[in-house]
Amino acid sequence: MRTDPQAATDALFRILADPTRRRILDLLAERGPLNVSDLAAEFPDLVTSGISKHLMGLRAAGLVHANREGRQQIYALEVGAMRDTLTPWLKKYDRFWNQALERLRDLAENERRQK
Amino acid sequence: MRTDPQAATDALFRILADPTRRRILDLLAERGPLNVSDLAAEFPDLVTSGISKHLMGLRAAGLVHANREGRQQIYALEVGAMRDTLTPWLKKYDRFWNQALERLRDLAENERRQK
DNA sequence: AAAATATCTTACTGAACAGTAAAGTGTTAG
DNA sequence: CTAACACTTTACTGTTCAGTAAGATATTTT
Repeated sequence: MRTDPQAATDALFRILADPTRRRILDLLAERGPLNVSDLAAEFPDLVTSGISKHLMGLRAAGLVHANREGRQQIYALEVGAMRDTLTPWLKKYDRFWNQALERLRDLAENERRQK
Repeated sequence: MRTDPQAATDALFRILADPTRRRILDLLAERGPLNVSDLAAEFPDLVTSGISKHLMGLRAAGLVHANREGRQQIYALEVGAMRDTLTPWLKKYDRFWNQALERLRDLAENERRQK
């Protein structure tokens, strides 16, 4: 039962849309696995339960995973899902990644369009 | 006056969060420059002014540009802004792109953490 | 000049969602 | 055993935002 790639893309971009969630991913990338309190300490304007909720979202999207250690939960980055979804998505645009080629293509298209 | 990279990232992910806008980008990538009516025809459930509003958003984010041609506006992909913002963002995670390396790192971190 | 066409703007509405407070669960320390 | 700690869940609230309808603007056709 593998999930629809369209649905996976929707879910991924939806979860990446929030700056706090992206910052959490950044922190886990920079500093390695962290518990909730350490993460929450990086967001003085937010309450801990808010961070927890974001972590639940990231977990549901498969972007992080947690290991209980005593009374703490150690969250770590899990980039597999991101890679699997983002790679094919980016591939659709890599033909355009080179701006020069894109401009040539646009010129050709406009040419053609003018009968 | 170049814009804050953090703000640029926020704006990009915000704009990419909507499935309709991503689909518009896809259509422009697959079929080349298109006018508003042709794009709108791909979204039978949406009204034309809705598509126009999405196009304004994409334009403001620098992801598309338009050339007037008579009474039509020909929209085309403009991936420069996306590349400039997405490349450094992805770079933060490419160290983790390889899942095997990630697992090793996690093991090491958990080891260290257990004093 | 008026009508038709193509697109954009504005004002509105409903739904999704981030953030909070408070209560709930699980684990360890006294 | 119970108090403290670490985190999660639930219910609520305000804001943001996609989608719509109606009107505005610009261009072309008749």
